Amino acid sequence: MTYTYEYPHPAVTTDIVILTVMDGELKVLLIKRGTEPFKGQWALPGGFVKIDENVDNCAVRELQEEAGISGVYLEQLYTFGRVDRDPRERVISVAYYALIPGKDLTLKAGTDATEAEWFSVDELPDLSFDHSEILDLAKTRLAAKMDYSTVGLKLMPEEFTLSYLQDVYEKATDKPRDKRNFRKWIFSLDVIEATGKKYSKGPHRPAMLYRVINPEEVRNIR
Amino acid sequence: MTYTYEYPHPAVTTDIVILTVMDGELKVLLIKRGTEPFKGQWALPGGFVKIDENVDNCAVRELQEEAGISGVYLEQLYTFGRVDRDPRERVISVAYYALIPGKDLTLKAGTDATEAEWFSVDELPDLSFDHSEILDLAKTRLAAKMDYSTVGLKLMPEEFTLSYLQDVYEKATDKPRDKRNFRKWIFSLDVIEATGKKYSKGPHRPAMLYRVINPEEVRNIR
DNA sequence: CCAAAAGTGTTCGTACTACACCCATGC
DNA sequence: GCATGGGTGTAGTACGAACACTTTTGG
Repeated sequence: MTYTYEYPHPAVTTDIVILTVMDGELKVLLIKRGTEPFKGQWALPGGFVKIDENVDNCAVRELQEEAGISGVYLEQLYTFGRVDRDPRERVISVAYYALIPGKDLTLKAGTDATEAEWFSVDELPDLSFDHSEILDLAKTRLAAKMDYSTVGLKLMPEEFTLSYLQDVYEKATDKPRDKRNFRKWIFSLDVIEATGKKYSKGPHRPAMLYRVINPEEVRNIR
Repeated sequence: MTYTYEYPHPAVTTDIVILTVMDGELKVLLIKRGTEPFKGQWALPGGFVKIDENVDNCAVRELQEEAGISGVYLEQLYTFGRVDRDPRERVISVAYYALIPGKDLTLKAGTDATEAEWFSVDELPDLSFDHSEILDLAKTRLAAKMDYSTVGLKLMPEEFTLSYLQDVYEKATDKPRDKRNFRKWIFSLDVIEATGKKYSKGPHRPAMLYRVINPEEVRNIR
Protein backbone atom coordinates (compact mmCIF):
# COMPACT_ATOMS: atom_id res chain seq x y z
CA MET A 1 0.00 0.00 0.00
CA THR A 2 1.29 3.43 -0.92
CA TYR A 3 0.08 6.98 -0.51
CA THR A 4 0.20 9.54 -3.26
CA TYR A 5 0.04 13.33 -3.11
CA GLU A 6 0.04 16.09 -5.65
CA TYR A 7 2.83 17.89 -3.82
CA PRO A 8 5.71 16.42 -1.83
CA HIS A 9 4.98 16.03 1.88
CA PRO A 10 7.48 15.93 4.70
CA ALA A 11 7.35 13.27 7.37
CA VAL A 12 6.59 14.49 10.90
CA THR A 13 7.93 12.96 14.08
CA THR A 14 7.82 13.73 17.75
CA ASP A 15 10.98 13.43 19.82
CA ILE A 16 10.81 13.46 23.59
CA VAL A 17 13.37 14.68 26.09
CA ILE A 18 12.61 12.60 29.18
CA LEU A 19 14.19 14.20 32.21
CA THR A 20 14.53 13.21 35.83
CA VAL A 21 16.83 13.84 38.76
CA MET A 22 18.42 10.62 39.95
CA ASP A 23 21.47 9.97 42.11
CA GLY A 24 21.91 13.71 42.49
CA GLU A 25 22.14 14.34 38.76
CA LEU A 26 19.85 15.59 36.03
CA LYS A 27 19.40 12.66 33.67
CA VAL A 28 17.89 12.05 30.28
CA LEU A 29 16.58 8.80 28.87
CA LEU A 30 18.18 7.76 25.58
CA ILE A 31 17.46 4.90 23.24
CA LYS A 32 20.06 2.98 21.28
CA ARG A 33 19.02 3.02 17.65
CA GLY A 34 18.47 -0.42 16.12
CA THR A 35 18.20 0.75 12.52
CA GLU A 36 19.93 3.07 10.11
CA PRO A 37 20.62 5.91 10.04
CA PHE A 38 22.75 6.30 13.16
CA LYS A 39 22.35 2.59 13.91
CA GLY A 40 23.92 1.78 17.26
CA GLN A 41 24.04 5.45 18.28
CA TRP A 42 22.03 6.96 21.09
CA ALA A 43 19.00 9.11 20.34
CA LEU A 44 15.97 10.68 21.96
CA PRO A 45 12.93 8.44 21.97
CA GLY A 46 10.42 9.40 19.32
CA GLY A 47 8.65 8.32 16.18
CA PHE A 48 6.42 9.23 13.30
CA VAL A 49 3.10 10.95 13.77
CA LYS A 50 0.30 8.76 12.54
CA ILE A 51 -2.03 10.25 10.02
CA ASP A 52 -5.07 10.00 12.29
CA GLU A 53 -3.36 10.93 15.53
CA ASN A 54 -3.00 14.34 17.17
CA VAL A 55 0.61 15.40 17.49
CA ASP A 56 0.25 15.62 21.27
CA ASN A 57 -1.10 12.09 21.35
CA CYS A 58 1.83 10.89 19.33
CA ALA A 59 4.17 12.16 22.02
CA VAL A 60 2.11 10.41 24.71
CA ARG A 61 2.18 7.20 22.72
CA GLU A 62 5.91 7.30 22.04
CA LEU A 63 6.55 7.94 25.70
CA GLN A 64 4.64 4.76 26.51
CA GLU A 65 5.96 2.62 23.68
CA GLU A 66 9.60 3.52 23.82
CA ALA A 67 10.07 4.21 27.49
CA GLY A 68 7.16 2.46 29.17
CA ILE A 69 6.19 5.70 30.87
CA SER A 70 2.74 7.23 31.21
CA GLY A 71 0.87 9.72 33.33
CA VAL A 72 3.73 12.18 33.61
CA TYR A 73 4.10 15.85 32.78
CA LEU A 74 4.58 16.40 29.07
CA GLU A 75 4.91 19.73 27.29
CA GLN A 76 5.63 20.78 23.75
CA LEU A 77 9.10 22.27 23.46
CA TYR A 78 9.85 23.47 19.93
CA THR A 79 9.64 22.32 16.35
CA PHE A 80 12.83 21.54 14.48
CA GLY A 81 12.46 21.94 10.76
CA ARG A 82 15.83 22.19 9.04
CA VAL A 83 15.84 20.48 5.68
CA ASP A 84 18.92 18.38 6.30
CA ARG A 85 18.23 17.22 9.83
CA ASP A 86 17.44 13.66 8.73
CA PRO A 87 19.43 11.94 5.97
CA ARG A 88 16.59 9.63 4.91
CA GLU A 89 13.89 12.02 3.84
CA ARG A 90 12.50 15.38 4.86
CA VAL A 91 11.54 15.02 8.50
CA ILE A 92 10.15 17.76 10.70
CA SER A 93 10.28 17.02 14.40
CA VAL A 94 7.97 18.42 17.04
CA ALA A 95 9.98 18.09 20.25
CA TYR A 96 8.44 17.60 23.71
CA TYR A 97 9.88 17.23 27.14
CA ALA A 98 8.65 15.02 29.95
CA LEU A 99 9.41 15.22 33.65
CA ILE A 100 9.64 12.01 35.65
CA PRO A 101 9.38 11.85 39.46
CA GLY A 102 12.68 10.87 40.96
CA LYS A 103 11.92 7.75 42.90
CA ASP A 104 9.23 6.19 40.75
CA LEU A 105 11.80 3.98 39.16
CA THR A 106 9.30 1.51 37.84
CA LEU A 107 11.13 1.84 34.57
CA LYS A 108 10.52 -1.26 32.59
CA ALA A 109 13.19 -0.79 30.01
CA GLY A 110 11.16 0.06 26.96
CA THR A 111 8.22 -2.05 25.90
CA ASP A 112 9.78 -2.95 22.60
CA ALA A 113 13.17 -4.62 22.56
CA THR A 114 15.06 -1.34 22.28
CA GLU A 115 17.83 -0.56 24.66
CA ALA A 116 17.08 2.39 26.93
CA GLU A 117 19.41 4.00 29.43
CA TRP A 118 19.58 7.03 31.70
CA PHE A 119 22.49 9.40 31.05
CA SER A 120 23.67 12.27 33.13
CA VAL A 121 23.24 15.41 31.01
CA ASP A 122 26.88 16.19 31.82
CA GLU A 123 28.25 12.96 30.39
CA LEU A 124 26.46 12.40 27.16
CA PRO A 125 27.41 10.15 24.27
CA ASP A 126 27.23 11.48 20.72
CA LEU A 127 23.61 11.90 19.82
CA SER A 128 21.89 11.18 16.52
CA PHE A 129 20.36 13.80 14.24
CA ASP A 130 20.09 17.25 15.88
CA HIS A 131 19.12 15.69 19.18
CA SER A 132 21.81 17.38 21.23
CA GLU A 133 20.38 20.72 20.12
CA ILE A 134 16.93 19.58 21.22
CA LEU A 135 18.27 18.42 24.55
CA ASP A 136 20.05 21.72 25.12
CA LEU A 137 16.83 23.60 24.55
CA ALA A 138 14.97 21.32 26.93
CA LYS A 139 17.53 21.93 29.66
CA THR A 140 17.31 25.69 29.15
CA ARG A 141 13.53 25.66 29.14
CA LEU A 142 13.29 23.53 32.25
CA ALA A 143 15.77 25.71 34.14
CA ALA A 144 13.84 28.86 33.18
CA LYS A 145 10.43 27.40 34.00
CA MET A 146 11.51 26.15 37.39
CA ASP A 147 12.02 29.78 38.37
CA TYR A 148 8.70 31.17 37.18
CA SER A 149 6.33 28.22 37.55
CA THR A 150 5.77 25.18 39.70
CA VAL A 151 6.76 22.57 37.07
CA GLY A 152 9.65 21.56 39.28
CA LEU A 153 7.24 19.65 41.50
CA LYS A 154 6.60 17.29 38.61
CA LEU A 155 10.06 15.88 39.33
CA MET A 156 8.97 14.96 42.87
CA PRO A 157 7.75 11.57 44.08
CA GLU A 158 4.64 11.31 46.31
CA GLU A 159 6.58 12.10 49.45
CA PHE A 160 9.90 13.83 49.75
CA THR A 161 12.14 15.75 52.11
CA LEU A 162 12.99 19.41 51.76
CA SER A 163 16.65 18.58 51.24
CA TYR A 164 15.73 16.35 48.34
CA LEU A 165 13.47 19.02 46.88
CA GLN A 166 16.25 21.55 47.08
CA ASP A 167 18.68 19.12 45.50
CA VAL A 168 16.31 18.59 42.56
CA TYR A 169 16.00 22.35 42.07
CA GLU A 170 19.75 22.80 42.22
CA LYS A 171 20.45 20.00 39.77
CA ALA A 172 17.72 20.98 37.33
CA THR A 173 18.65 24.65 37.25
CA ASP A 174 22.37 24.11 37.82
CA LYS A 175 22.40 26.80 40.49
CA PRO A 176 23.02 26.49 44.22
CA ARG A 177 20.35 27.74 46.59
CA ASP A 178 20.53 28.88 50.16
CA LYS A 179 18.76 26.39 52.41
CA ARG A 180 16.79 28.88 54.50
CA ASN A 181 15.86 31.10 51.59
CA PHE A 182 14.80 28.13 49.51
CA ARG A 183 12.48 26.92 52.24
CA LYS A 184 10.97 30.33 52.80
CA TRP A 185 10.39 30.59 49.06
CA ILE A 186 8.74 27.22 48.57
CA PHE A 187 6.51 27.67 51.62
CA SER A 188 5.42 31.10 50.45
CA LEU A 189 4.00 29.45 47.32
CA ASP A 190 1.63 27.23 49.33
CA VAL A 191 2.24 24.27 47.10
CA ILE A 192 3.55 21.65 49.52
CA GLU A 193 2.42 20.45 52.92
CA ALA A 194 3.86 18.24 55.66
CA THR A 195 2.64 14.66 55.73
CA GLY A 196 3.41 14.36 59.44
CA LYS A 197 5.73 11.45 58.75
CA LYS A 198 9.46 11.42 59.16
CA TYR A 199 12.16 9.83 57.13
CA SER A 200 15.19 8.38 58.90
CA LYS A 201 18.29 7.69 56.93
CA GLY A 202 21.63 7.43 58.62
CA PRO A 203 23.09 8.67 61.85
CA HIS A 204 21.49 12.11 61.99
CA ARG A 205 18.25 13.88 62.63
CA PRO A 206 15.37 12.49 60.54
CA ALA A 207 13.73 14.74 57.96
CA MET A 208 10.07 15.65 57.76
CA LEU A 209 8.25 14.32 54.71
CA TYR A 210 6.19 16.61 52.49
CA ARG A 211 3.75 16.13 49.66
CA VAL A 212 2.53 18.33 46.82
CA ILE A 213 -0.82 19.84 47.74
CA ASN A 214 -2.30 19.89 44.26
CA PRO A 215 -0.32 17.47 42.07
CA GLU A 216 -2.27 18.32 38.90
CA GLU A 217 -1.71 22.05 38.95
CA VAL A 218 1.24 23.80 37.32
CA ARG A 219 0.98 27.41 38.33
CA ASN A 220 2.89 30.39 37.07
CA ILE A 221 4.64 32.48 39.69
CA ARG A 222 5.00 36.26 39.46
CA MET B 1 3.57 14.94 -11.23
CA THR B 2 2.73 13.13 -8.04
CA TYR B 3 4.65 12.01 -4.97
CA THR B 4 4.28 8.61 -3.43
CA TYR B 5 5.17 7.37 0.04
CA GLU B 6 5.01 4.07 1.82
CA TYR B 7 3.20 5.62 4.75
CA PRO B 8 0.72 8.48 4.76
CA HIS B 9 2.33 11.88 5.35
CA PRO B 10 0.67 14.97 6.76
CA ALA B 11 1.01 18.35 5.09
CA VAL B 12 2.89 21.01 7.07
CA THR B 13 2.17 24.71 6.97
CA THR B 14 3.38 27.79 8.75
CA ASP B 15 0.87 30.37 9.94
CA ILE B 16 2.02 33.79 11.06
CA VAL B 17 0.48 36.12 13.59
CA ILE B 18 1.64 39.55 12.42
CA LEU B 19 1.22 42.05 15.22
CA THR B 20 1.68 45.79 15.47
CA VAL B 21 0.38 48.68 17.53
CA MET B 22 -1.40 51.20 15.35
CA ASP B 23 -3.85 53.98 16.17
CA GLY B 24 -3.51 53.09 19.83
CA GLU B 25 -4.59 49.50 19.33
CA LEU B 26 -2.90 46.12 19.07
CA LYS B 27 -3.62 44.92 15.57
CA VAL B 28 -3.18 41.73 13.60
CA LEU B 29 -2.89 41.35 9.84
CA LEU B 30 -5.45 38.99 8.32
CA ILE B 31 -5.92 37.71 4.81
CA LYS B 32 -9.23 37.06 3.14
CA ARG B 33 -9.20 33.53 1.81
CA GLY B 34 -9.72 33.24 -1.93
CA THR B 35 -10.20 29.48 -2.02
CA GLU B 36 -12.06 26.78 -0.18
CA PRO B 37 -12.20 25.85 2.58
CA PHE B 38 -13.36 28.96 4.46
CA LYS B 39 -13.45 30.89 1.16
CA GLY B 40 -14.18 34.53 1.83
CA GLN B 41 -13.36 34.20 5.53
CA TRP B 42 -10.43 35.85 7.24
CA ALA B 43 -7.37 33.87 8.20
CA LEU B 44 -3.79 34.24 9.33
CA PRO B 45 -1.31 34.47 6.48
CA GLY B 46 0.53 31.23 5.93
CA GLY B 47 1.17 28.42 3.54
CA PHE B 48 2.71 25.04 2.92
CA VAL B 49 6.29 24.27 3.77
CA LYS B 50 8.22 23.38 0.66
CA ILE B 51 10.06 20.11 0.65
CA ASP B 52 13.47 21.74 0.30
CA GLU B 53 12.86 24.69 2.60
CA ASN B 54 13.58 25.05 6.30
CA VAL B 55 10.44 25.63 8.33
CA ASP B 56 11.82 28.95 9.59
CA ASN B 57 12.47 30.04 6.02
CA CYS B 58 8.95 29.16 5.07
CA ALA B 59 7.68 31.60 7.67
CA VAL B 60 10.01 34.29 6.34
CA ARG B 61 8.83 33.63 2.80
CA GLU B 62 5.14 33.66 3.66
CA LEU B 63 5.62 36.91 5.52
CA GLN B 64 7.08 38.41 2.37
CA GLU B 65 4.70 36.84 -0.13
CA GLU B 66 1.44 37.30 1.69
CA ALA B 67 2.10 40.52 3.57
CA GLY B 68 4.99 42.13 1.72
CA ILE B 69 6.94 42.36 4.96
CA SER B 70 10.56 41.48 5.57
CA GLY B 71 13.33 42.20 8.01
CA VAL B 72 11.15 42.09 11.10
CA TYR B 73 11.24 40.13 14.31
CA LEU B 74 9.92 36.60 13.81
CA GLU B 75 9.72 33.87 16.42
CA GLN B 76 8.30 30.38 16.49
CA LEU B 77 5.19 30.23 18.65
CA TYR B 78 3.79 26.72 18.87
CA THR B 79 2.86 23.79 16.67
CA PHE B 80 -0.80 22.95 16.23
CA GLY B 81 -1.34 19.34 15.36
CA ARG B 82 -4.93 18.30 15.94
CA VAL B 83 -6.15 15.81 13.39
CA ASP B 84 -9.30 17.69 12.45
CA ARG B 85 -7.93 21.22 12.27
CA ASP B 86 -8.12 21.32 8.45
CA PRO B 87 -11.06 19.78 6.59
CA ARG B 88 -9.07 19.09 3.43
CA GLU B 89 -6.36 16.77 4.58
CA ARG B 90 -4.15 16.25 7.60
CA VAL B 91 -2.34 19.54 8.10
CA ILE B 92 0.07 20.33 10.92
CA SER B 93 0.77 24.02 11.40
CA VAL B 94 3.91 25.51 12.86
CA ALA B 95 2.79 28.94 14.06
CA TYR B 96 5.05 32.00 14.26
CA TYR B 97 4.51 35.54 15.35
CA ALA B 98 6.04 38.67 13.87
CA LEU B 99 6.33 42.14 15.37
CA ILE B 100 6.05 45.15 13.08
CA PRO B 101 7.27 48.63 14.02
CA GLY B 102 4.38 50.98 14.43
CA LYS B 103 5.06 53.68 11.92
CA ASP B 104 6.76 51.72 9.16
CA LEU B 105 3.50 51.48 7.34
CA THR B 106 5.08 50.71 3.99
CA LEU B 107 2.57 47.94 3.76
CA LYS B 108 2.06 47.14 0.16
CA ALA B 109 -1.07 45.12 0.55
CA GLY B 110 0.20 41.63 -0.17
CA THR B 111 2.30 40.80 -3.18
CA ASP B 112 -0.22 38.36 -4.52
CA ALA B 113 -3.73 39.54 -5.22
CA THR B 114 -5.01 38.54 -1.81
CA GLU B 115 -6.89 41.00 0.33
CA ALA B 116 -5.02 41.91 3.51
CA GLU B 117 -6.30 44.07 6.35
CA TRP B 118 -5.31 45.11 9.85
CA PHE B 119 -7.81 44.22 12.56
CA SER B 120 -7.86 45.33 16.15
CA VAL B 121 -7.48 42.21 18.27
CA ASP B 122 -10.56 43.37 20.16
CA GLU B 123 -12.80 43.46 17.12
CA LEU B 124 -12.07 40.35 15.18
CA PRO B 125 -14.12 38.66 12.50
CA ASP B 126 -14.66 34.90 12.59
CA LEU B 127 -11.37 33.26 11.79
CA SER B 128 -10.74 30.18 9.68
CA PHE B 129 -9.42 26.86 11.01
CA ASP B 130 -8.10 27.09 14.59
CA HIS B 131 -6.60 30.50 13.90
CA SER B 132 -8.30 32.28 16.77
CA GLU B 133 -6.65 29.82 19.12
CA ILE B 134 -3.28 30.58 17.52
CA LEU B 135 -3.89 34.30 17.82
CA ASP B 136 -4.85 33.99 21.47
CA LEU B 137 -1.62 32.19 22.20
CA ALA B 138 0.38 34.85 20.35
CA LYS B 139 -1.24 37.61 22.41
CA THR B 140 -0.50 35.78 25.64
CA ARG B 141 3.09 35.08 24.65
CA LEU B 142 3.76 38.64 23.57
CA ALA B 143 2.27 40.07 26.77
CA ALA B 144 4.41 37.73 28.87
CA LYS B 145 7.59 38.35 26.93
CA MET B 146 7.23 42.10 27.08
CA ASP B 147 7.65 41.82 30.82
CA TYR B 148 10.72 39.62 30.90
CA SER B 149 12.55 40.56 27.71
CA THR B 150 13.12 43.50 25.43
CA VAL B 151 11.03 42.19 22.49
CA GLY B 152 8.69 45.10 22.95
CA LEU B 153 11.22 47.36 21.26
CA LYS B 154 10.64 45.42 18.04
CA LEU B 155 7.33 47.24 17.87
CA MET B 156 9.13 50.61 17.80
CA PRO B 157 10.01 52.68 14.74
CA GLU B 158 13.48 54.22 14.39
CA GLU B 159 12.59 57.19 16.55
CA PHE B 160 9.83 57.48 19.06
CA THR B 161 8.67 59.40 22.10
CA LEU B 162 8.39 57.94 25.57
CA SER B 163 4.65 58.43 25.57
CA TYR B 164 4.37 56.40 22.41
CA LEU B 165 6.60 53.69 23.87
CA GLN B 166 4.46 53.50 26.96
CA ASP B 167 1.32 53.36 24.87
CA VAL B 168 2.70 50.41 22.91
CA TYR B 169 3.52 48.58 26.13
CA GLU B 170 0.08 49.27 27.54
CA LYS B 171 -1.71 48.12 24.41
CA ALA B 172 0.42 45.04 23.88
CA THR B 173 0.15 43.85 27.47
CA ASP B 174 -3.31 45.28 28.09
CA LYS B 175 -2.16 46.76 31.38
CA PRO B 176 -1.85 50.42 32.37
CA ARG B 177 1.52 51.67 33.56
CA ASP B 178 2.47 54.59 35.73
CA LYS B 179 4.29 57.19 33.65
CA ARG B 180 7.15 57.87 36.06
CA ASN B 181 7.67 54.26 37.02
CA PHE B 182 7.60 53.17 33.39
CA ARG B 183 10.31 55.67 32.50
CA LYS B 184 12.50 54.71 35.42
CA TRP B 185 12.13 51.08 34.41
CA ILE B 186 12.96 51.49 30.74
CA PHE B 187 15.95 53.71 31.50
CA SER B 188 17.28 51.23 34.04
CA LEU B 189 17.52 48.68 31.23
CA ASP B 190 19.91 50.84 29.20
CA VAL B 191 18.23 49.94 25.95
CA ILE B 192 17.17 53.33 24.60
CA GLU B 193 18.92 56.66 24.22
CA ALA B 194 17.87 60.20 23.39
CA THR B 195 18.43 61.30 19.81
CA GLY B 196 18.62 64.95 20.83
CA LYS B 197 15.75 65.79 18.54
CA LYS B 198 12.31 66.89 19.56
CA TYR B 199 8.93 66.10 18.18
CA SER B 200 6.29 68.79 18.12
CA LYS B 201 2.70 67.83 17.73
CA GLY B 202 -0.08 70.04 18.85
CA PRO B 203 -0.39 72.87 21.32
CA HIS B 204 1.79 71.53 24.07
CA ARG B 205 5.38 70.89 25.07
CA PRO B 206 7.28 68.91 22.42
CA ALA B 207 8.49 65.43 23.31
CA MET B 208 12.07 64.22 23.19
CA LEU B 209 12.77 61.55 20.59
CA TYR B 210 14.55 58.32 21.51
CA ARG B 211 16.05 55.44 19.60
CA VAL B 212 16.85 51.82 20.45
CA ILE B 213 20.55 51.51 21.28
CA ASN B 214 21.05 48.02 19.90
CA PRO B 215 18.19 47.24 17.52
CA GLU B 216 19.32 43.67 16.84
CA GLU B 217 19.46 42.51 20.43
CA VAL B 218 16.56 40.96 22.30
CA ARG B 219 17.69 40.56 25.86
CA ASN B 220 16.06 38.71 28.70
CA ILE B 221 15.46 40.72 31.84
CA ARG B 222 15.66 39.27 35.36
C1' DC C 1 30.10 11.56 72.75
C1' DC C 2 30.78 12.20 67.98
C1' DA C 3 29.56 12.66 63.22
C1' DA C 4 26.09 13.98 60.02
C1' DA C 5 22.30 16.10 58.06
C1' DA C 6 17.87 18.71 59.62
C1' DG C 7 15.97 22.67 61.01
C1' DT C 8 15.43 27.66 62.01
C1' DG C 9 15.54 34.17 62.04
C1' DT C 10 17.34 38.46 61.25
C1' DT C 11 19.44 42.11 58.73
C1' DC C 12 20.28 44.59 54.66
C1' DG C 13 19.78 46.33 50.20
C1' DT C 14 17.22 46.85 46.19
C1' DA C 15 13.47 47.13 43.27
C1' DC C 16 8.56 47.99 42.70
C1' DT C 17 4.44 50.90 44.01
C1' DA C 18 1.83 54.88 44.72
C1' DC C 19 1.29 59.49 44.02
C1' DA C 20 0.90 65.35 42.10
C1' DC C 21 2.72 69.25 40.23
C1' DC C 22 5.37 72.34 36.99
C1' DC C 23 6.90 72.93 31.92
C1' DA C 24 6.83 74.16 27.06
C1' DT C 25 4.30 74.92 23.32
C1' DG C 26 0.31 76.39 19.73
C1' DC C 27 -3.45 78.89 19.14
C1' DG D 1 -3.67 83.13 28.83
C1' DC D 2 -5.35 78.74 28.40
C1' DA D 3 -5.56 74.11 26.98
C1' DT D 4 -2.78 70.11 26.14
C1' DG D 5 0.31 66.53 26.67
C1' DG D 6 5.57 66.34 28.36
C1' DG D 7 8.44 65.87 31.98
C1' DT D 8 10.09 65.02 36.85
C1' DG D 9 11.07 63.03 42.61
C1' DT D 10 10.10 60.93 46.98
C1' DA D 11 8.44 57.92 50.47
C1' DG D 12 6.76 53.34 51.79
C1' DT D 13 6.78 48.53 51.12
C1' DA D 14 7.85 43.99 49.84
C1' DC D 15 10.90 40.74 48.27
C1' DG D 16 15.38 38.51 47.50
C1' DA D 17 20.21 37.84 49.34
C1' DA D 18 23.51 37.03 52.80
C1' DC D 19 24.63 34.64 56.71
C1' DA D 20 25.62 30.56 61.50
C1' DC D 21 24.16 28.01 65.04
C1' DT D 22 21.21 24.47 67.49
C1' DT D 23 18.72 19.96 67.14
C1' DT D 24 18.09 15.16 66.52
C1' DT D 25 19.48 10.95 65.50
C1' DG D 26 22.64 6.35 64.81
C1' DG D 27 26.55 4.24 65.91
